[in-house]
Amino acid sequence: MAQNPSRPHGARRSDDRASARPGSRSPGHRGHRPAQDGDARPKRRWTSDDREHREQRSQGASRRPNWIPPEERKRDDRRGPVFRTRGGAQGGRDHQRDDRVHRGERPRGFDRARDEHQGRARFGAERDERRGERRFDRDDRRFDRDDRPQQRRFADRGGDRRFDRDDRPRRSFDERGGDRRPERDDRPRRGFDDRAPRGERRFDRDERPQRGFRDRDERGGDRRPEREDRPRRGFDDRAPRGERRFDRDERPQRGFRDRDDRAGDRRPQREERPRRSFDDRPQRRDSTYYPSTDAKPFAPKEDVVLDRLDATATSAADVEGVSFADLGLGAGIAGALKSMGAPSPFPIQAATIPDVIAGRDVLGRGRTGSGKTIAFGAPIVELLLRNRPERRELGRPPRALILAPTRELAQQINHTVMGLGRAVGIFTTVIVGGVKQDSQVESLRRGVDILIGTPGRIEDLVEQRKLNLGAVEIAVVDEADHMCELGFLEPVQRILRQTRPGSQKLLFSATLDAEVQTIVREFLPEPAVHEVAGEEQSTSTIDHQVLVVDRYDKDAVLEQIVANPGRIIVFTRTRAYAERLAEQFSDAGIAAVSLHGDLTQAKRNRSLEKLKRGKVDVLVATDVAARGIHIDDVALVVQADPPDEYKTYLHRAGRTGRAGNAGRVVTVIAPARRKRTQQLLDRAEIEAPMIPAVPGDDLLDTLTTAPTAEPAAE
DNA sequence: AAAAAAC
Repeated sequence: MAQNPSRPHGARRSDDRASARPGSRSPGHRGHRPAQDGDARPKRRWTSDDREHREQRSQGASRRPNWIPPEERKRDDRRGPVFRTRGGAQGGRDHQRDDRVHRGERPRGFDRARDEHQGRARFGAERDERRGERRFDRDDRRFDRDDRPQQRRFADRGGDRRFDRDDRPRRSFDERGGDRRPERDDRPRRGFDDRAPRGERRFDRDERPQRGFRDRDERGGDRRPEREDRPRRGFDDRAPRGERRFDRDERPQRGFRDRDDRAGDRRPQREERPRRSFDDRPQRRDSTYYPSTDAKPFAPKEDVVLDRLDATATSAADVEGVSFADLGLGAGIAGALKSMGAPSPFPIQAATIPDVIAGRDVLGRGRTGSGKTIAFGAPIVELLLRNRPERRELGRPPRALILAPTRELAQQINHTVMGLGRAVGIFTTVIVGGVKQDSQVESLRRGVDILIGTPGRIEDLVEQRKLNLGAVEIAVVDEADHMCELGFLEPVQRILRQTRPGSQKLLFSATLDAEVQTIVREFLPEPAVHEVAGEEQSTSTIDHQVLVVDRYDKDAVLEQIVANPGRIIVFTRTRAYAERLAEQFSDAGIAAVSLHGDLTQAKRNRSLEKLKRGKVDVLVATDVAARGIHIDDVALVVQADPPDEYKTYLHRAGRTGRAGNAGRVVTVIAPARRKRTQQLLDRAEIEAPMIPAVPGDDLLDTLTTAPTAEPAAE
């Protein structure tokens, strides 16, 4: 989901750039480097020397995964020597110490390179130079690495790369603002009458044996609908789903779910709820068709697009001329928003803010990059402000809580909300794992108004009685559908149960679907449901392609892809592969870092920071970075492994093309995967050509350069 | 089967 529409950062960044100086500004800082223009050089890629150090550094730290997917095993063998070297007798602490030393001695010119890179030079002529350098590196390394065939091929190809990046003007901030409104009011809005009465779906949850989460643990099992021996799925659950299949085509665009049977497993709906239906598909009506016996034919092996939530749609037109003040936000907050680069509300914000301020429970769905963080962050600050106690007491318990699925996302949300709160004297803090508790406990002790964090550490502190959630009046679950998946659901429930009884709850996600119903049922008695009109994929500013690549060519193709200019995020299915790819790219002279759960939090932060600051252009990540993380100007998202479910596709893809900017997504698949991928795309309602590719294809060199067509609606 | 989330 999209926290910060890129404007806040974008706006500021260009200013910073103008005065950008290498290193720290304060002479006392250890990173201080006086500005001297003598050594100005374009951004450089890692030299073989840097790489060597890097390799050494990683030796001690890198953990050999105990499980490697079959398709990767082969590769590992091929790279045997590399792994052996690392895993060998010299791995270990020595190298970790080494690590620290080398880290201090960042390659000279690195910072400068970054600054230039971030500055106007980013898409400028220096690129060519940088390219040259990169190629050079590559050639360079050929000597010591001729054991890697694909590299050779690649190096030879360097010459014909194009550098037409320059003609793509960097978007100015204001342009972006304009861009931002992807909305089209001409889109047939969903009529209320379309909605099948909820009453039809009678699922009596209660008689359903409580599903063991253990089962779910082997997700594999669960996901494999083909098992018809599953006793636990209620037929009733399945029926609608099966039915849905027939109408898939005419289904209005966004499906929310592809989590195959997960859906079914998740307790669907209780009809006793007067609440609005979760489904608005007209076909639903016929749901008298309850093929209670035909579990098998449906074998929802593909996705079950979970019921859509029945929502009130807000379009850009509805928001025209509306200001944050109109929505009920005070001048202080509106001012803060403005200074953060959000002068006027986005549709999702306009839709949810009034309801949140009115104290209602809210379900909000807005596509990636549409500004959801502010949609809940701003009204929360407003509410707390309105009922502010006479004085801020030391150690006052938090009155608002925001839950996020990853630490990075929690940090990011905090960044935004803190910006809003600070303007009016509302304090926030982040409570996440992976770092010491001390400072967190300390800020709690001082007293905080809004708590933002991940479930684990929050529960931890609660158990230690260092955190009391009893005063929480508003709780938000960001990426709510994800937070309702196995492993997250229960902690989230436990946490929400500790909030003040009757406290207000908000659920947000770009792919909000009925997966959240368990939470909704328990915590949101009568929620307002909001979404934004005109968000079907066809209006997206993201261009999608699928590259069909032979397994043996995959790494070479990926390497060629990431050699493109511009910021690139590569997603992998496993941590090990993320690590390996990042290394491969680095070895090839393309500065890349990894981001996944096997890294220490410090490294995770560092990796993300490096990408944000332009120290590297390539981030290889697992799905830890799939949701919510905002990075400016990601030119390309590469899916080195196709996602399992369409929601994951949408979230990964959403790292680019934020706030109406153009973006591109390239998914690399094996030939055998075509059919499955097509199904997934269909579910996501994304149209993407399937293009066979082999290393060396020109196509692979222009993935970030060929401008993406903007949809007419923009 | 993977990934994320506490120590």
